[in-house]
Amino acid sequence: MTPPAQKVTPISGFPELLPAERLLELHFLDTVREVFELHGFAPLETRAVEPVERLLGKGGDADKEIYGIRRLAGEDTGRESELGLHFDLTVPFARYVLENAGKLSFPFRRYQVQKVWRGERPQEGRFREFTQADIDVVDVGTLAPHFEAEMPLVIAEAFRRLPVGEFRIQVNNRKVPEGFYLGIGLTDVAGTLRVVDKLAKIGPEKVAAQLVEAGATDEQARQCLALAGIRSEDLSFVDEVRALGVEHPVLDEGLDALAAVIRAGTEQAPGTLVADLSIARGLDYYTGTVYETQVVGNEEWGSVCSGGRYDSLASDGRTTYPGVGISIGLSRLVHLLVTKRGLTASRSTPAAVLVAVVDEDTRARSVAVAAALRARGVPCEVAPSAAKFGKQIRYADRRGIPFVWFPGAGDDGGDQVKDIRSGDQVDADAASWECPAADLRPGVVIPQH
RNA sequence: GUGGGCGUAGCUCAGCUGGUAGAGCAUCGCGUUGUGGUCGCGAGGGUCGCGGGUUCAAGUCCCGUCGCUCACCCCA
Repeated sequence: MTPPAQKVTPISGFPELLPAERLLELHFLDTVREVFELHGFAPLETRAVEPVERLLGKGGDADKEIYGIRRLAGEDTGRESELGLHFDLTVPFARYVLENAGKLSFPFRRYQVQKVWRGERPQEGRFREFTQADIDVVDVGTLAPHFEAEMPLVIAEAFRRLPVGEFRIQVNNRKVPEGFYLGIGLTDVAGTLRVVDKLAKIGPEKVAAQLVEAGATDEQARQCLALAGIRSEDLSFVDEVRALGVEHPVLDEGLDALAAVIRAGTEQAPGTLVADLSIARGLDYYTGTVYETQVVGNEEWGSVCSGGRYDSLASDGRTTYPGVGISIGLSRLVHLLVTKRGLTASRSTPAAVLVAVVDEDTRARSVAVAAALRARGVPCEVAPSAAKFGKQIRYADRRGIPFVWFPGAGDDGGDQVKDIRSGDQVDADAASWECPAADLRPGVVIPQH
């Protein structure tokens, strides 16, 4: 019996890709993973769920975005669900470190690529289920500041290998605005940061108005805006902040730390790191350096990679494990590159060769050819039916498979292989044929405009 | 969570003041009895999101509901 027709609809915020898009995403994943491993980050995966209380209070407003889970058939105890899906990879990692501290060697560096879930309202490039690619370093008691410079530089290396175009990693240190605000007499640091953070979106006038509304004086609001307006690719931001004439020990601390990160950037990857004193975002647990990454020319996409330093996320009460990490929003990045820049994979299947079938009686010969090709690392598939060759070629064409193999097509009864893009067809032997390296795996197609 | 927009073929959409549902693209077939892409001809495919109401008659008007989407919030 055919079941009654039922409407299937996508679920908002839970994107699913077509094969070509997924191949593109896998290319990104492979590249990112390779770079992470080149830098010695150990692979790690944590469970999808954490006790809700461990998730709560870690991400500010993220609290209300946590998905709780329970068994549908479980007894209704009337209690709140005890498990929730993680909303990032840092909080679970911190827990993992505590749990396995005795078995890990510090400083411990790991990478982690997993789905995360946030119950926010979906929008272009904002999902409820998405993949993050995260690197972190944690140490016991204290964490050397040079790691704060290393994180964004690893990301920069990964991005340079990917077709993301020009990008900018913006760096700030929360102690800078914190010390600055305290220095001018504003005690609501978090609230002030939140308002100032909207600067790029709502403009200086509205930010000033909201600051005053929140209790700041006109002069304090003006000072906040002056600080937030400072950005530089070199160390000149330090003097610019000093010129504002505000004194506070926390401010000094922040400026020193930020200067160290920017200095490392100018030395190792000129042009990729920018000190931007308006950057304040990140989850609540960040205590110092924070990062955000924008694709140049598409700043409206928001950050595609961010993170920061956290000093007390992992603590068992006696020992704390400070860390610093940064996370690529892979789903957002790939989705935006696909929909806004037309990026795609060169084909919708890994197969580089379609082995034609002359007739069903000789399918075994085609299967043998495929086996020989696979043995030498050439991804291929055998035609599904012994249809007319025109149809078999079209089968390959529709999928972007570049080569069609014709068993027994040669004058001497040997095989031939056809490059269906050029139409060239030549004698070939499955035991020795060399697939052009560029065609072996699906590539990335970047439309020119 | 708050507010706006939109739900018609696989996709993008048209469908006026209510009158028995259309196009392009895609798919499949044939032209082309074993080498694709072009072209020509043809075919299949729709409970008009769902439920209720008004009406002789609803894709069209009204109410509700669900979904998608955009913005706010927040964030990758």
